[in-house]
Amino acid sequence: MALHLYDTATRDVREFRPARSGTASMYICGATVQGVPHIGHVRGALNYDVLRRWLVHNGLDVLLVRNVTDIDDKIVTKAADAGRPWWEWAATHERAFEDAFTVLGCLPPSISPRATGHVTQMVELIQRLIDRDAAYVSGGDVYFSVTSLPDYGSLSGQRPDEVQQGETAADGKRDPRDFTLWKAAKPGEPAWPTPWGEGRPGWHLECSAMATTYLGSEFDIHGGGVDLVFPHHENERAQSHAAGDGFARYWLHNAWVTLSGEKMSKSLGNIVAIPEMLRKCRPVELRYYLIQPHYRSTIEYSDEALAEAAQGYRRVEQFLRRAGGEVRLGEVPAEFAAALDDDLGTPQAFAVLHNTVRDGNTALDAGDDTKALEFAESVRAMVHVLGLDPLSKQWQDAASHSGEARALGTLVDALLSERVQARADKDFTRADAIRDQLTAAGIAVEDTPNGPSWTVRD
RNA sequence: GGCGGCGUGGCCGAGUGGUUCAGGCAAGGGCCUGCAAAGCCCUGUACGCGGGUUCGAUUCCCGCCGCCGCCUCCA
Repeated sequence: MALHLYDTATRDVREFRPARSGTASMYICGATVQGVPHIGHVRGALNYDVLRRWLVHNGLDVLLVRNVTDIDDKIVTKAADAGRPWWEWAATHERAFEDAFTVLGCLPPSISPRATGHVTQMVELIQRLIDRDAAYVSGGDVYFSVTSLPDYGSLSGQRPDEVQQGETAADGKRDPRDFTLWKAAKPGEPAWPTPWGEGRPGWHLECSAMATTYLGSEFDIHGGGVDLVFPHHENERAQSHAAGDGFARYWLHNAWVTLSGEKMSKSLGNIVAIPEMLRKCRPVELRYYLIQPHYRSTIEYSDEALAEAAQGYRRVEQFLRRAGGEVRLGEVPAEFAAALDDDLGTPQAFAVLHNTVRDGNTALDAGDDTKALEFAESVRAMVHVLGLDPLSKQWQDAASHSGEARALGTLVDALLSERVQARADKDFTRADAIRDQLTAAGIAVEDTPNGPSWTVRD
């Protein structure tokens, strides 16, 4: 079965056929860098990272654009409140987002274009819209005329007559539903020169301009959170279609991470920021937690569920450790591929992963190392696609190569040697004392047929 | 008011018109172990409520209840 994806625009699961064979182009709405990232922000990025990895696994050359919206009302307002330059405020939070994406194992995008760097392209797009009578100048503002596009509202399922743009109904609008492409500058605000005067971009314009700049007038996948369906993506689509661009061919939207049943948002004060999360678990465990549920299902965050996920990941990790160090990347099972092909069915994919882990453990228990290795290679192929490969460079414990780690290893090994001797001598009191001592130090000891094994526990 | 989503066993979380319907975590029993740990095996008999369609519905239809989201910045 070929990859199928749920397309918001058509409201059904469609076979994914890239516009250009052998390639896939993705535009992901990244952050408006007005604050610190929380796990909801990161969830979306993770979902699209898995999709991207799956496309790559299937031999496609993927171009991934993840934008940074570094100019908008909130950035200007918040920076002013903090008494900092708007551009410093934006840059600071852009870095926080980048760090969060990186620490959770998102592959870097092909490019992370910033809105402020693409004013030229925005001006050009506005001009095309004006030329086609889809936009008009009013004072120093430029508005998009919603009535110029007959199927306006079709992406989000809104009826045009019911639609309201959140923006204040400015005086210059011909129709209250029209939205702003370009805002005239107010004194003291950041501004760029245009044929219509000094100003700054409206919210939706930058994505249309940047997507088509890098991916062409038509590209394959446009992704973002469900809240972006309307008005952001509806308006992006409108302005690009009105300009004559084919624009996105598949619209994907990921669901929320909620807290106590409510959407995480700064205004509710219920965000779980990334640095805070990483005190509770390892980054790879957070990644596991966030990508296991289906991307279109809401995740109701809880510490307990996160801990369960971490436990589940450790099971996989433990199996690969048991199977030995020389586990190559094998092939993913057909059921795993079928699961991901079915609208990125990660829950089913994880089920296949765990079934394979069990089969592998069973083989190990039976002493069939050859078979176990085959399962391990298959497991590794799956976790590789999911970005969860414990043997990958990303997740190799960085500290394991440090001087401290070597010193620790030497000491633990010495104690374990002593314990092996004690056990051989049937001095179990001594053997257990050593184990207790290590346990108290946060080191878990396991006896295996090949001798003792130890890991540092949280 | 317009549009949309959700309610599954102790918990998380899939899924399907029908004897055996994921997977994980936790729990109990067993195997293994000097004892553990890890691993493996077994056990739980669930689908918000009320109708309807059907030989049969958790799965389809209708109504209801509850929760949530978008329509205002938002991943």
